Parts: sequence; C-alpha cells; structure tokens
Amino acid sequence: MPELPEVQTVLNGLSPVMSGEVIMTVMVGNQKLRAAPPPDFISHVTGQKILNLSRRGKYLIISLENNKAIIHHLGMSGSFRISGKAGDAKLHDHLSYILSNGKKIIYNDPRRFGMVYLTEVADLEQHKAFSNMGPDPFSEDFTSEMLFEKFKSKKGPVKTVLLNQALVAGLGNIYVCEALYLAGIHPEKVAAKISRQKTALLYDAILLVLKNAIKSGGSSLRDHKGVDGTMGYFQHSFNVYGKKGQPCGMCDCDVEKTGGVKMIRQAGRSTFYCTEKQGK
DNA sequence: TTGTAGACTTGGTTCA
DNA sequence: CCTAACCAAGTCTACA
Repeated sequence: MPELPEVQTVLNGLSPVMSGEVIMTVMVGNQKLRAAPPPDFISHVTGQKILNLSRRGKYLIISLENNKAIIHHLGMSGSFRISGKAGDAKLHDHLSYILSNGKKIIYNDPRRFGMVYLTEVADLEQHKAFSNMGPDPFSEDFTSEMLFEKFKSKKGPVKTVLLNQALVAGLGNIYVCEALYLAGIHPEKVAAKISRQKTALLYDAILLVLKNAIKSGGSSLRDHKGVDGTMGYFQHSFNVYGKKGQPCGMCDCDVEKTGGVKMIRQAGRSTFYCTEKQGK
C-alpha cells in the first residue's frame, strides 16, 4: 500500500486508538515477513504502555514506556485493521496487538514484504531503517534549495532520483509521477540539469500532492485501506498515474492526436507522463 | 561511485 | 470459460 500519504493515513487511524494504552498480548504468526519481529519481541513489548505513534518516511514508529520503539514498514501490501472481537482472523494476518482498551490491532500483509524491527528510542536515528534516510518532506530540513543542491550530483533521470529515500523520504512511484506532472518536468530529465526555478516548482508540487493525498486518506489501488476498512480516494485525483492513453487530469488537448498519457519504463518501474505538459 | 536489473511474494487483471 | 502471462504502492543486493 504505502507511500507517505498511505502510511500517514494508517498513523492517523491508529494513533487515537493505541496511544496511552497498554499492550496486553502480542501474537506473532509463523509466516516470515521480509524482516520478522526479533525473538525477544514479545517479551519486550508485552505489558508496555504505548507513549505515542509517529511516522518517518514510509515507516511507522510505536514508542513504548520502556524506551523501546517498534518500527513497522508495510512493504507493498501491508495494512492494519482494528477489531473489537475475537475469531475474525484473516488470511495473511502476521501480527496482532491486544490493548488494554479491548481493541485488537492486526497487521495483514499478503506479499510479506513488510518489516518489523525493535530498537531503543534513543537509537532510532542510528537504526538501519533511518541512518541513511533523507529528510521527511514535511520537516524543516527539506527545502527547495536543499533539493537543488542534491540534484547537482545526480546524473540519473529525475524520476529515479526522487525514488531514492536517501534524498527525501516517503515518495514512491505514484506520487513522484504526479509531482513531476504538476511541476511540468519530464521524468527522463537528468536531475543535475534541472534549474533552480524548476526545482522550486517541483518542491511545491511534491508538498501539494502529498498534502492532498493525505486529505483524501491516501490512494486505494489494491491493498490500501484505512484502519477502519474505509478506502482512500486520492486515486480519483490522479493526473497521470495509471492513465496510459487517456487524457491527463488537466487535459485541454486532442487525445486523438497526442495519444494521451504516455507510459515508459525507468529502472524497472512504470512511469506515466503527459507529452504536452512535460515534453516529449 | 552510481545506476540499473533482478529478487523477494502473492494475487488481481488482461489477453490468447 | 479457463489459463497463462504480466503487472503491482517497496527495498535490498549484485553487478556493470
């Protein structure tokens, strides 16, 4: 499911239910996730009060009273749901927390690309999930000028460069395509050759598309749902993603002539763009 | 060092 | 209609 807006949606749903509660019981399935909970996970987590939940890039962080932090990554298909009753197990449930308020928080992940780590809160920045991670787009460290500076040394296409979490954290295939469209930048443009002015437009576009997607509860293409099962609806606002051959979102040209949104392949991933607004 | 392809895994969609 | 092939929101590793 998860680029930044989807993870934020999950966080917004889980936080009010989990914060301040005590984890009474933890159940870990035997199917291996990409990074399964460590062997001592259950003993360190059980009986602990949850201080708060937060997000860093595409990771969800649950901070506990014993100064441990649970780090969740939802991979490609992970989701959380909140359940009040027993006997509602589903295929691909891998981990569940039963809280002092009686709620059951269940992590489900068909493709098992998800990751669960446990670390000390004080060591979070040094953890391998974050040690090489760029700033969160909503942090003060992420600025237009910083983006321009980072681009200077990048010879690769801007689309691929933006997917690198070490540059800025949280962008994935969908929102990179959408941000480049809003900024009017061709996805194959070499990052180092983008002007300061264009970079400023891109910076604004990234923040705008992420904010709007969060407002919509993320994008529900396949697996993403809110914790109460509701679907995000930002996919209805896509301008180019998944719209091969169709008119782009702000289209005012003749699709018969232009062929509509173009799809290409970059570094093994699909890229969508408008030849009229972003160039050939 | 940097950039790209491949692997991981399951399931939904499309097409012969 | 059934099946096979292909594709997918991410990240890590292995090469060129």
